[in-house]
Amino acid sequence: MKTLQAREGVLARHLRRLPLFAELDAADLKELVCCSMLRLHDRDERLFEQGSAPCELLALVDGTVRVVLSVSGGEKVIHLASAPCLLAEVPVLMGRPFPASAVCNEPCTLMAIPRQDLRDLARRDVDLLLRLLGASLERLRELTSSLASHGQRGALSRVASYLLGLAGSGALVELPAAKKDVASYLGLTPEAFSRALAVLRSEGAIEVEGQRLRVLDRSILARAFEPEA
Amino acid sequence: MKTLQAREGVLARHLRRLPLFAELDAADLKELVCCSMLRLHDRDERLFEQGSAPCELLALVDGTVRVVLSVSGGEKVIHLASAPCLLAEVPVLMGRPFPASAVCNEPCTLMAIPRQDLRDLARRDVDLLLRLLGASLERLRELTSSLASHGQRGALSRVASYLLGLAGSGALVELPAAKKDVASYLGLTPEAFSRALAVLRSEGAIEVEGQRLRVLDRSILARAFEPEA
DNA sequence: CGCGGCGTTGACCACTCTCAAATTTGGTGG
DNA sequence: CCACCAAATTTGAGAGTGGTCAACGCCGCG
Repeated sequence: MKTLQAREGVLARHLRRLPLFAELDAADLKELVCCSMLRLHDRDERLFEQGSAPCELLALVDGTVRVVLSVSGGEKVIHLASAPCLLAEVPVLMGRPFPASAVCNEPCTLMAIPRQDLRDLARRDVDLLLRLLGASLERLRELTSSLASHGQRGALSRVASYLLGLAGSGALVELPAAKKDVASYLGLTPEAFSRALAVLRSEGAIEVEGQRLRVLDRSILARAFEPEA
Repeated sequence: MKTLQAREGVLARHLRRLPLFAELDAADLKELVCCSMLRLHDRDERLFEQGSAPCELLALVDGTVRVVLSVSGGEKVIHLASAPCLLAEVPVLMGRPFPASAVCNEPCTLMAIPRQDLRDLARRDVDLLLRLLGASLERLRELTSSLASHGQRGALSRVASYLLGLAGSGALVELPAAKKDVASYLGLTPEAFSRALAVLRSEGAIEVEGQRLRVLDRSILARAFEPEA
């Protein structure tokens, strides 16, 4: 972990890229920025621990982070975060223990905002609180859909649907983490994930090249997603 | 569905039992109450639908409700709510579509509060918003732990841990829904759930009598929960 | 250059799901 | 109050899937 020097303007620009702060008063923004720090974290460095109390809000400026839950005999990935985004906004604001831990997937640039400053601002700005509730709702939606897909269907189906989601309208997909972590996120063992990719590859649906893949035939993916008819 | 007549005092008392409204100003409370209605819903009646827009906040005054997600080929239970509690507070306040549907497990008494009134109140009362964020955080915590347990371990383990959680310090447990719905909540088929209970019964860990059960030996449940050593 | 972790593949197996049928429960209508 | 029907629950048997264990190649890092 290394602390960087950065001008206020740079920090402010980073915050502006986040929906939560995009429409903030210039004065309020400046206040947030003036006490914040920019840091560089190494791969596999842990940003916060499940159960510990938050003391600052972390904004992921560059890099990707995995959010994991400690379970008997290992860790389960419940979220893969890519910059730019905030980490654990709600627990930090409420001062409640982190429900999960966060680990860098690669060298990451983070901005740390003292909890007190965020709290003061939130007490003043109802719209900010409402946006926070919105963000919380998004997270809830994400988790429920994740929960729904876990119980359901085979590994192939989950992998296919995940790839379709990642691809969006394009054809090139970059996995947001190592395969073993994506596997965990999907509720699979690395072996099962690898096998699922192998099947899709053998059917001509995708090409795989390390963490990058290309969607060759959406219809095959869609069919794997809905093996019922 | 039948609308009931009720005095303001009765309605106010119902709201006071909810953490969200427990410390509300008497004046604000009265305002909420005056436009609200008390209703009786039948078993299997649907309170709201996944994807539709909320128009009122529902407070479950009596009975139990299951919150389900529509998935290909059926429904998955993601939450079992028992009175007294609120349903979908955050989506209602934000005016966003419901992320899931709600169905009565039995005849239920509900109180319906117009969305506009809640919204007006929330804009005025920062503490109410903060309590809402807290509630949202609780829900998040619940979903994540649910998610973590789903991928993990065998059916026995999940059932045992669920029963221990329900039992708390006591020995008598009442399932908050029909077994098939509890099974779905735990990510199991009804058959698998039934078998798990049968095993625990044959080991002398529990007694089963319809929806009521008694914990005879916590240590056996705890051992089933952690088959590793 | 060598070590260690990741990714892949194969073999095996425990587990849960599926399908089917018997039994019980609960509710309805006569 | 009783008979009946539908749904829930239980039990059984079997098939399929993903987990586990093990071995191997590869890449990145020290």
